[in-house]
Amino acid sequence: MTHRVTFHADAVDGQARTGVARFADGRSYRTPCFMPVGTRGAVKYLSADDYTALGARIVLGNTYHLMLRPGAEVVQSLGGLARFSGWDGLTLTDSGGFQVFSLDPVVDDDGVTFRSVYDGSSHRFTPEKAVEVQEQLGASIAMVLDVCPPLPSEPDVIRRAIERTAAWAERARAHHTRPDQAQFGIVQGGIDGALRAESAKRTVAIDFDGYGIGGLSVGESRAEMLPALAAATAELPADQPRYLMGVGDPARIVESVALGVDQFDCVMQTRLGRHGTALTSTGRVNLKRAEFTRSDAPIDAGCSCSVCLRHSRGYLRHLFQVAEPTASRLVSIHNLAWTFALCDRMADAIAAGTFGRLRADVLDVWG
RNA sequence: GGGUCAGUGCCCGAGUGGCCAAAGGGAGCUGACUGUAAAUCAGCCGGCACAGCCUACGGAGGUUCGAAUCCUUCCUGGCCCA
Repeated sequence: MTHRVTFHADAVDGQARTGVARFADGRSYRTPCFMPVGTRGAVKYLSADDYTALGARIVLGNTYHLMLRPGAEVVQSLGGLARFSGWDGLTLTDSGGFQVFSLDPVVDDDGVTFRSVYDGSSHRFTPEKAVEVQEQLGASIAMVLDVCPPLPSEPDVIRRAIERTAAWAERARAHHTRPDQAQFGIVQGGIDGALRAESAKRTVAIDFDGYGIGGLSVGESRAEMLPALAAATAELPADQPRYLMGVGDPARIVESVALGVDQFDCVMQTRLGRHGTALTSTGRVNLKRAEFTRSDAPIDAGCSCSVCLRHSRGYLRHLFQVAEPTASRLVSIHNLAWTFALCDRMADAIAAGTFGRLRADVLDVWG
């Protein structure tokens, strides 16, 4: 079957790879790729101009949130998610599977029943409905509806999650019709390598355009996560993108790229930034700390983002002190820029065959 | 000048004889945040030689076993009457 996205590696270093994922229409994104999260049609505190200036290639949206507000038909009638949000780049919609984890809805074999976080109303969601809503939203990549259990969970819970996720994946694949939209399956399986491998094989057998690896960074340690991730990536086809869902701390990103992951999304960059914590070459820095009151230094001396070129820690600390929204905005921008730069450094290192050293350097600070 | 109400920790403010270092906010300090129910959440927040002691509820004095709470007086502010 012809895939709507194909991945071509330009360079490989161990299992780490850098390359291009290309859509049928010619649009593409380089990997490793970090995708900012714009749950409700906007990355919090930012606008499409900002993502463009930052060099983002793909921005996420969330099916559950957008179907409730403003409604998928509204987004569709306003041109689809990208046009609706004024964004010229690629988009990806998460299915609502993560909300199965975070909102604790009633789950049965056929689907899930959610309560709206906006007005409390009840909504029935099935794998087919998730496909239909996402076709209306019109993102470049649609994710299947999956079951994302928290960790730790009992083995039977994980087992049931991969069974349902697999069954739902088949239904979702069969229901998908939009030719200009890629569809990714999702691997589950907790931290059990065998279950991960099984889930990956079954998902690959359905033949998606790309593969998400979900249900990680939901409570387990990095040491528990990585073997499970390795078991999954080992089963995924080399010529299709691999997306580790929801993971964004530098240590896990680098370790995951080392295991062959191509792309990530995470709210951490923007949430931390919004709350005053910056990602830097020396680790996390809480800019609200009193010690920065008179600091003329930028967030990160080694960073060339627009915020670091212009603003001091002292200024940012002040903006947080007086609750100016610009504080949240600026540090969100920096954290995204910093993460994009990390992706560039990884790509360069893989191309140069020095990924191992970069990985060690990152783990030195973030491990 | 007379009357009346008020003065509480950095700020606002509750408390009106013991369970009061004193509710609750705010500010301040620190931490958390990983497919966003998150401009959110948690802890600390008089001092010290810290199971105790010291200082503290406008000042001073008094009543009482015991006072932020009662009495006297002074200071300061609001309002009312001259």
